[in-house]
Amino acid sequence: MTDKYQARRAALLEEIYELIDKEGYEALRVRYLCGRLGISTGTFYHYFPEKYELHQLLYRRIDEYFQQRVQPRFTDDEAANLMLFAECYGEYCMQTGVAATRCFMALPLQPQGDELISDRRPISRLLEGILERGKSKGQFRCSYSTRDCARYTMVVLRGFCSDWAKRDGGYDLVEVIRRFFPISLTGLQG
Amino acid sequence: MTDKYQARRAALLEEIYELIDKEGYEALRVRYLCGRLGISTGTFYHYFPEKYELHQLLYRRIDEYFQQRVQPRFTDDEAANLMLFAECYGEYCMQTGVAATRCFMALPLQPQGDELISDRRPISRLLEGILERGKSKGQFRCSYSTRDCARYTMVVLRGFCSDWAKRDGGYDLVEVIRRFFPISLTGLQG
Amino acid sequence: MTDKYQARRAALLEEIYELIDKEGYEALRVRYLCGRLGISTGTFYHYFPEKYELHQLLYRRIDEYFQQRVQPRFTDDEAANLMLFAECYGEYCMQTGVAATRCFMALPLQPQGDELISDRRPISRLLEGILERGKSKGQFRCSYSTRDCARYTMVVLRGFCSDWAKRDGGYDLVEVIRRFFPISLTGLQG
Amino acid sequence: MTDKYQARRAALLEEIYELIDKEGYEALRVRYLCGRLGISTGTFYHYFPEKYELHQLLYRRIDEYFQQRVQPRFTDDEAANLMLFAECYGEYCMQTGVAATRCFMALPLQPQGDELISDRRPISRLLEGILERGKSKGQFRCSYSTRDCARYTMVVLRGFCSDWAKRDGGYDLVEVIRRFFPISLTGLQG
DNA sequence: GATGAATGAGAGTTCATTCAT
DNA sequence: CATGAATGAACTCTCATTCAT
Repeated sequence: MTDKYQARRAALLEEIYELIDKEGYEALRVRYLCGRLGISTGTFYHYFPEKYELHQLLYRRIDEYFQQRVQPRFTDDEAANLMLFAECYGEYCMQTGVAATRCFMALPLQPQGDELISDRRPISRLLEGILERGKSKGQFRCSYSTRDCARYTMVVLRGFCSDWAKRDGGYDLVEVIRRFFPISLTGLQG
Repeated sequence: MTDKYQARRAALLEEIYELIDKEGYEALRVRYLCGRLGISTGTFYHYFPEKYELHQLLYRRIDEYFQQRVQPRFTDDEAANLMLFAECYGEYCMQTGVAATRCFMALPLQPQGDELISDRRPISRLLEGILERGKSKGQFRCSYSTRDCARYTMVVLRGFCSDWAKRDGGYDLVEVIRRFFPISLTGLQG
Repeated sequence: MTDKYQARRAALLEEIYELIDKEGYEALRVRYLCGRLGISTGTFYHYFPEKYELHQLLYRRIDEYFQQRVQPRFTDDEAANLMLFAECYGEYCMQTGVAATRCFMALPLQPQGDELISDRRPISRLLEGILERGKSKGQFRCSYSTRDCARYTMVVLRGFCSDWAKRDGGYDLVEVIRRFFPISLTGLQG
Repeated sequence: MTDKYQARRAALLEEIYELIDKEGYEALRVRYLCGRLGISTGTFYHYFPEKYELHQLLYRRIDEYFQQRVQPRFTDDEAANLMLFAECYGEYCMQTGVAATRCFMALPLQPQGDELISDRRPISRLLEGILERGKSKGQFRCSYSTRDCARYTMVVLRGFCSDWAKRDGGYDLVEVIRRFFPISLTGLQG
């Protein structure tokens, strides 16, 4: 049954995320992973035909997180929404763990050049929505286009998260974002 | 003779930097490297006991670059100096190449937990100097401490460079920094 | 019920032959096979306890083909019969496909050393019948025994078919046999 | 030194041929091979970057054998030369062993479609030379072109050798060729 | 100083087969 | 009868590093 398959896959994935968190993606060897999961390599490949699939899923997950958990909390104040967006981005990284953050912040692009980091991903469109509405409400008055502002925001946020991962998660990322992201916010508000 | 040894090592290093630039650190196999260098693996290990040493040297290099090439160009205008700092950081990445940038922006932390990314590295002290003087000259009026401002600046700059590397160097990084860094500069000036 | 079992097995076999034809025996993975057949691996193993069984059946099939399709077309002219035999052998290979031909021409001997390539197989007895009658009718006057002539004929025919398979079926095998087998026929007629 | 490398490679190759003979090419696993050779897998790959190379070499070897050992024994009698050619082909197979013969008679073509079984290989040109001269001397009067005759001859010889390998080398191949090849010779002489 | 042959653990992945449901 | 999740030994090949020459 496909449902059963999907359920088992999802269950394994949860455990796998924890292990990626502890060990990192590249360092996580399939054999070791299977040992920790208590399954055979054959079973692993039954559910994840390629190791790389694990990596891809990290990207999809943040999209889901933002669509399901963050978006509903948006209000009419777009500056506040942007701040929430930033905080949640950090929160997600902290929940995901250092190693996984490192991996999905930093891993070289995949050969196929797929759309994983594309600006067209749901999370990017969410961000553009905030900025768009903010502009029309007069909350953001900087001269850059919505697209440019979104990209700048993502660049800065990824900068924060990378730093946090580089320093092995040795501080409270959300707090740092809450403290320093306003510098960027000021710039965006013009 | 130690001098001869050091000279040879430095000469090899120059060539190695170019290769890391082209191929990236991880993808650069020792055997291939030796082939391109026209030396045997034995000789390579004579000068660089571990491959990882090459990686460490990438960090030291940017310090030298900033001390020797950038600092002399500083003027009395600290905001201009900060802008120059940001542009040169991007310039350095573009010269260093995509793969090497990716590597030294993004690579997982060093096992030994050394001081490579430390805030005490020369490049950080250079940046703090700009901000320190800027504050006393009244050019930067934001409420954050010098250390905090420096760190925020580095976070943003690494964000820019990571993005560039993630997108395979598909645009002019210096131009993008020149265009968007002012958003952050505005925030820092308060 | 055994009859139902046999019927299903035969039906599956027909489809399997086509797939072996397209993909070859070795390259045909059980999982893929099952996918194409629309059955589960469990079901496959219910009907064919070992994959190797498929391979064995390829040999039995040519015997059936010659007994049911070729023999009825024999006439009184044994030289013509021999030519027909040769052409049909090629025709069978072309119908069976390159990969399957390769496989049943060339595959290493079966572990169990069974009688699959034995001179006692029906197809060999058919050939010997032609030569026997041809000798008594004075059509074949060469000095070799019937058994020897039959064996020589099979060697040559397998040579043709192997070559065709080696060249990936890049030419009309029947035409080539029709053109070149007479060289051998001449030798056999003495 | 390249000479040393080539010498070692050749020495290993000799041992490898014996093992291919015993075990066959496909069944000969690299690990097992290394175990028998007393070398590490790394060393194996140092000398033979791909396993497939072993297979390629089997083809080159027969070319060398014919050029160095057989050609010098040719005389003015081209029918005798053709007979010698056939016998030596069998002799080579017997020396090479059953499994290796099976392998190089029968293995499916390599993906790259290289020239291993090409009619342009030295051994083919040798054979064509015999037939060419035989024609001009009036020894071969059949109506087929030289190219066609050569190809027919190879088809027949490969038929003999395949049969021998299929029957696990259970008889004297050279003797069988000596006895039955004349049937084909008759056909070629027209 | 310089060489490069040798190492070997370890990588990701495959696939015929089993068996509880 | 039928399923398909589970198995795990086995596969080819990689590559940083060592060390006798």
